[in-house]
Amino acid sequence: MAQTARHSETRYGNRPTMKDVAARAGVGLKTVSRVVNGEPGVTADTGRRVQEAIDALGFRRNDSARVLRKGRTSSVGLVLEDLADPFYGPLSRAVEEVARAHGALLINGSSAEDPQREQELVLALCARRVDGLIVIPAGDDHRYLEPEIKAGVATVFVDRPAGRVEADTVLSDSFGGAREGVAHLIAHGHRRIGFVGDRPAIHTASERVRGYRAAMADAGLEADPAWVSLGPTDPGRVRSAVEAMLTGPRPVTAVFAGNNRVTVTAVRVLAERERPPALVGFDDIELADLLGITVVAQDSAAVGRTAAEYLFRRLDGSHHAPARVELPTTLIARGSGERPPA
Amino acid sequence: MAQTARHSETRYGNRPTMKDVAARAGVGLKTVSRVVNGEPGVTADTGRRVQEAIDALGFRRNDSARVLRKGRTSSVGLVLEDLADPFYGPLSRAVEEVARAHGALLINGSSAEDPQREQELVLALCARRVDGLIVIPAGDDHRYLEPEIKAGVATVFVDRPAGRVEADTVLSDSFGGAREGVAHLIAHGHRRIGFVGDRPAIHTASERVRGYRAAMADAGLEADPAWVSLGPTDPGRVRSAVEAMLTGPRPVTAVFAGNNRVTVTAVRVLAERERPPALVGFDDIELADLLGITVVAQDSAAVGRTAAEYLFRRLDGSHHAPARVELPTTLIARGSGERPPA
DNA sequence: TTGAAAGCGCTAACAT
DNA sequence: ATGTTAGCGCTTTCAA
Repeated sequence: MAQTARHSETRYGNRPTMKDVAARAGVGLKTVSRVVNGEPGVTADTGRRVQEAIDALGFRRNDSARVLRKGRTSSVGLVLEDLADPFYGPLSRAVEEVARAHGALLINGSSAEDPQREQELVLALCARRVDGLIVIPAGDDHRYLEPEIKAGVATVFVDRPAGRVEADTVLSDSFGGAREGVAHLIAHGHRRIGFVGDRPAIHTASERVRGYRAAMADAGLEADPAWVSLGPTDPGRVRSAVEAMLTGPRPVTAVFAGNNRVTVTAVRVLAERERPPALVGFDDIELADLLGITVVAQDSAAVGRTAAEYLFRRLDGSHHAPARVELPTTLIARGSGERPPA
Repeated sequence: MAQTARHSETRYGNRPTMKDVAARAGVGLKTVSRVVNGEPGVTADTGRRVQEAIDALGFRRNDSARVLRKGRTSSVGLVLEDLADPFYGPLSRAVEEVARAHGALLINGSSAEDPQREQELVLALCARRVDGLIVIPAGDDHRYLEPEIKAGVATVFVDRPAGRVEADTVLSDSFGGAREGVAHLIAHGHRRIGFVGDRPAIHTASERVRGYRAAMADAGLEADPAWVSLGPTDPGRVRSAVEAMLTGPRPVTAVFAGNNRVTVTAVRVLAERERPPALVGFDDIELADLLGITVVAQDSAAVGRTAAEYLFRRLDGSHHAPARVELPTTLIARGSGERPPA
C-alpha cells in the first residue's frame, strides 16, 4: 500500500464555504446564506448566479456552524437496549417517522443493557446538543440528566420508568398484560403455571411477575416458588429453567414466557415434548400465527410513536407536568395458550 | 393550557459554557478546555477546582463548537430502507458496534425505498458533516455524492451497488445464493419451479431472478414466464402471485421466495394447501427452524460489520481502490425445500 | 503550568 | 435588494 498521502490530506477544510460561493458569484456572504436557506429578498438573477456557484463548487451548508449559531440541532437521540432486537425495530422506525415529520434526524445507540454504557451514550448525545432524548433505561439512576432537563432538553423514558428523575414516561401495561395472559391459562384449566422472565432488576420483568402473581391470587391459586424463574434470557438459562419446572415434584402444565426471547426458547423446548404444555408469551413474534403461539402483544410502534409525540410536544413549547402513559396490551389467542392441562 | 412562557424560554442559551466554568473556577478558558479534554499540563489542584465548577454548573461540552473547529464529527450516517425490517436490525447493530469501537456515533434514517428521500437524507447527513456514510441505495444515480466523496467523506454502499459513482460496495451473493437455492429444489426432483421476488429495479431482486434462471438453465429446464413474478412485496400481491402459479395450466411444484417478506407470505399461502408445495426462501427468518423452512441465509450482521470496517479503513487514511465485496450465502435445509414434487 | 487572541462557518442584527 | 459586522463555544497557536 503506497500510503504516501498525509493522514488528513483529503479531509475537510478543502470544502467550499459560503464565503467561497460568495466570492465566485460576486455577491456578499449574506446573499448566499439567503439563497441556501430559501429566504426572500434575492432577485431571480442573483439567485441564479449564486446557485451556479453552489453547484460548480459542490457547496453544502455546514450545519455545525449553523447549529452553533441557532442553538438547535434538529436531531433527537434514541438510546435503546439493542437495535437488533425485533422489538426495537418498529419502535425506532416510529420514532424516526415522527422526527422526520418535525424535520429532525435520529441518532441512536444501543446500551446493551449496561447502565454505564447508557450514560456514556446519553451524555455523548447531550454534548451534540440533541434537541430531545428518548431513552429506554438500562440503569436505575438518571440524576445525571438533571442539568439537561433543566436546560430544556426534552426527555422521554420508554418501556421502563426513569430512576430518580421526573420526566415523561411511556410504558406498556406489563402488569395488566401478564395478569391477563396468566388468567387466560387459568381459564383454560391450568392450576400449576410457570413463569420464566428476565432479571428482576428490569422493571418490565418485575411488573410481569407481579401480574403473574396477581392472576394466581385472583384465582385463589398458590404460586410455588419453584415455578418462577427470573434471570438472563439467553437460550441456555431459559432452557434449563423451563425443563426444571416441567420435571420438578409439582410439574407445571403451562408456562408464561416473560418476553420475546424467552418465548422463542420456550417454544423450542416445549416442542420437544410429545404432549406440549400450554404457553403464553409476552410480546408478539413474527410468524407466531403459523406456529399457533398465543401471546400478549404490545404495540412497539405505538410506544415509539407516543414517546416521540410527547417529545415534540415539549419541543414545541408545552410545559405539561411529567406524564406517565401506559399503553394497553392485546391478548392474541392462537392455540398454544388454549391447550388444556395434561 | 396556560402557555404563558415564551417559546424558547427554556431552551439553550442558558447552558453554561467553558467561559462560565472558567470564571467560576477563577482560571483561564484554555485551562477548562484542558480539563474537559483530559489534556496534560494542569496541576491536580487546578484540575480539581475546575472539575468542581463543572459539576456545580452542570457543564457539558458543546460538540457543535468543537466540530466546527476540528472538522470531524465522529459520527457516521447509515441510510437504509426500513429500520423496522428484521434484516436491517442486525446490520445496524453491527455498524453501530464498529462505529463505537472507533468512538463514533450512528445517525440513521430510512429511505422507505424512495430515491428522493434517500437523497434528502444523505444530504442532510452530509450537511451535518458525518465522517462517513453507509448507504443502502434506493435510487440508481448517486452522482449527487461526488462532491462529498471528493471532499473525503468515506462512503460505502451496501446490499446494492451504487449508481454512476465509484465507491466501496459490500453485497451478499444474491446471484449465487438464488442459484444454489433453486438447484437445491431441482436436486429434490422439481422441474416446474416458481420465483416470486421484489421489483426488478432493485438490484438484489434482479440478481436473484438471474440466479433462478441460471439454475434452471444449468439443469436444462425451461423457465415458463408464468412462473416468475416480480413486484411489490406486500402480502396481497405476493399471495395472488403464489396462488396464480400454483393453479395455472402448468402449476409449479415448488416456489423460490426472493426475500424475507415474500417468504413469510408464501409460507402462509402454502400452509393452506393440503399437500404444500416445496419452498426455499432467500433470507433467514426467526423461528424458521421450528417451521421447517429451508432458506438461503445471508449474514446481515457480517454485511454491516464488513461495510463499517471498510468505512473506517478509509477514515484511518487508506486510499485503496474502490472495493467490491460479495459475501457468501448459506443454504440451510430444514424441510420445506426437501419436499418432493406432488 | 497557564492564558490571551484568533478563527472555524454560519446566522442575527443592523446598515446601506 | 444586498452587504457588513459581531459572535455562537470551542480549539489552535503562541506568548508568558
